[in-house]
Amino acid sequence: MALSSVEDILGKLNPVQREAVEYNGGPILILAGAGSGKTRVITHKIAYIIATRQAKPWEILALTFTNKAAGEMKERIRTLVGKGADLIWMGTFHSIFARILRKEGERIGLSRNFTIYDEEDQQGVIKGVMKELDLSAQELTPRTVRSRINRAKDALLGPGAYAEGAEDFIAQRVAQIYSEYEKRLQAANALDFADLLLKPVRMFRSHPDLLGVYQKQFSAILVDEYQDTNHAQSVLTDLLAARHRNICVVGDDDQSIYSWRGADVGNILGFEQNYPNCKIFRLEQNYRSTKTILGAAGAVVSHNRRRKPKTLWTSRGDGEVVTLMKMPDEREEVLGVVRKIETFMAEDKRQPRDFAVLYRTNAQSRGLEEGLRRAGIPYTIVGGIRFYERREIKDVLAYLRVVVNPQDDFSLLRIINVPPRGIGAVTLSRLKELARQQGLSLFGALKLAGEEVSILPEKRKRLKQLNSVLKKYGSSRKKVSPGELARGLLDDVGYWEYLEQDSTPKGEDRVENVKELLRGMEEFSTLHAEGNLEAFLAEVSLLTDIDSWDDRKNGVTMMTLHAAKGLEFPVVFITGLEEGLFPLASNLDDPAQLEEERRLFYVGATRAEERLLLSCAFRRRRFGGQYGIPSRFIDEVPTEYLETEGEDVTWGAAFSPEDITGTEKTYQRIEDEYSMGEEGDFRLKVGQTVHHSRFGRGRILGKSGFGEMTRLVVDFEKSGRKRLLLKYAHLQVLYEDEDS
DNA sequence: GGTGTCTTCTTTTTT
DNA sequence: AGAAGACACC
Repeated sequence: MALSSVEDILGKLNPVQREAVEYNGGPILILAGAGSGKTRVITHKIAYIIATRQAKPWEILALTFTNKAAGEMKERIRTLVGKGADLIWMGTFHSIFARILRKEGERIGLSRNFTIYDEEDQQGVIKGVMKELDLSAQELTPRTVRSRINRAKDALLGPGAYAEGAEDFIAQRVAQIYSEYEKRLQAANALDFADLLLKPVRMFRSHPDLLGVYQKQFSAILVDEYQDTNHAQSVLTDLLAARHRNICVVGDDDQSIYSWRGADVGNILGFEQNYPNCKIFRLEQNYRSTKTILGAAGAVVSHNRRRKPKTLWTSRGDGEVVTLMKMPDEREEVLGVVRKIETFMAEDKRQPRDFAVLYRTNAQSRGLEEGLRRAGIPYTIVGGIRFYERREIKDVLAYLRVVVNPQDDFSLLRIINVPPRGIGAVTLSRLKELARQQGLSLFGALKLAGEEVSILPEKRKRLKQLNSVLKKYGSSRKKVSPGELARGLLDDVGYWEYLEQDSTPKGEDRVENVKELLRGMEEFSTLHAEGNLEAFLAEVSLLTDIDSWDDRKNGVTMMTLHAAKGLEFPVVFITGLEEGLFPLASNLDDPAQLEEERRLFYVGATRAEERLLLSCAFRRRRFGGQYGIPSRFIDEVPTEYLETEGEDVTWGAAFSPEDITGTEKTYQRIEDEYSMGEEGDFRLKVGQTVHHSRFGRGRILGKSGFGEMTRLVVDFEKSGRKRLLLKYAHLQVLYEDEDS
């Protein structure tokens, strides 16, 4: 391959892009609007740095948010500078710092074979802690605890610091759980995602000599999607850049959509203050979309108050208007999308791969999937239930984790009775007790279980068997390939027979999935010569669904708006544009969150190159049936860009009496359900007759709380008294129909 | 200790 | 609507 000259590298850039690539005078902030050639600038900048010998490839640190983005960038750099590209430190924040931790973590008491817990594992540990500490999960779910802990970690707060700032009761409890959670992770030699960032910060701060080594090495640091960095990430890059001060961050505050995960737009907005001598480049020419699409997207996002004003422009033509499809219900919405796809394929010679159908929540993919399948249009779904999150896959991975890291109690717990070997709660508690007494991990206790008198002889035998299998593979793991090892292990424990017991399609899927996993492991070994089991597990736990999305496959792509960031398609549908769904109900009250929803719309709309279609349904079945009001974002699209198909539908007092089950008297449903919010509350007075989809008709006896947390006591005619949370009850107010 | 049924709870987005 | 947990029965 002929390598590019410096002029080749610069030649394909517009003046601003070129300036940004050539600039070599310290910190750089590149504000890159959607479709402005951001990736091109980063890749060309890196190529330029290498070609002009500002730095060696291995002195460059380039951080992204998905493996896919990193892989694609590496590929593009390779075409510019050749194989040197492979030596660049390029990857996601999490994978790069996991790698550094594996190498250096012993300094902070971390052994190389640590396990990475995903959020499900994390939540499992938290659940266990909460059970043991007997902190009721009523107003404090493991889920909220998890997110609080993660948020704390993202902000670099350990359990101690968090406890100090814990003012209210809930936070104090979280602090307690957090502290115990940390102990367990440490004992299990495990790290969660947030630890992969927090631990390196700690390590670098406590070992300046080590920090010095990396500071010296990374003479050029580049960060993609800087608007999505959290505090820990910005601290990390600041630490590493402190010596050379050669840091280049790229991002777009309008595309900040991960604040719920701890991302802080303040990082990009405050970069100038943080690096006062920084040079700012603005990429405002969009190469992707038509004027219409850009105008529509820009008009919507301009409703946000907290943003840097900017004007994206394009030399492209107006193109087609944005189409809005107003549909009576979600079924019709799906049919509408399908019909459009068929029309465009027939008339405009579009391929299935030209289309993306975007939605706010994964749950919406079901209906769409069904519609496309019926129409015989090939498709791929990105996201949803991810491969590595399937139960059977996690089971197998748990076995492998224990083999690699015997201290991993949580994983051992997962598989100790899978397949069933007669180990129930009693035996388990004896085993745990044994571990506690001896100060051992669960695996340590398992070794002794064969001689433990408090455990039933029969169980002892089974535990002994399990122990010997795990031991066998633990000692052979360095000699055989990951795939081979897994195959043997699964044979030995009888996992296949266990899966095959279930002969339903679902069970067959499971077998297929595990086979697929084994294939993946074998492929991994051929790809990475040094690919041992540790490496495989490490990689697998940091994989996301978008990473495995194959854009060469010719199918319609379905995914959430979040997953679509960074991608582009000729035709884009944004579906489910209804108040409460997009923007999502829980983000409706908080202006900051609402602005984030709006940015999400902006991100979705700017994925489109030629055509953008919006759709909303006036009735959407979100269990029980809720009615849709078109999203405010639709109103924010200037009418000159918009062409509407379909009509407004008012569902209301149009239900026939038969719709209400088991009532001998005729009642009429009123326009809406009073599932949440204040507006409906006034009708929900004590004494009011209401209808519940399951319990039928009843009378309100009592009411407490307010807003979403309103609790009701209802006396149902058929099923008696029930306590209900208004938020979930979906009650309908019944009025006596005078005419009957 | 396993299995089946009933009840309760959950619905955001994901490295 | 569907999953996970609780509970009861085997």
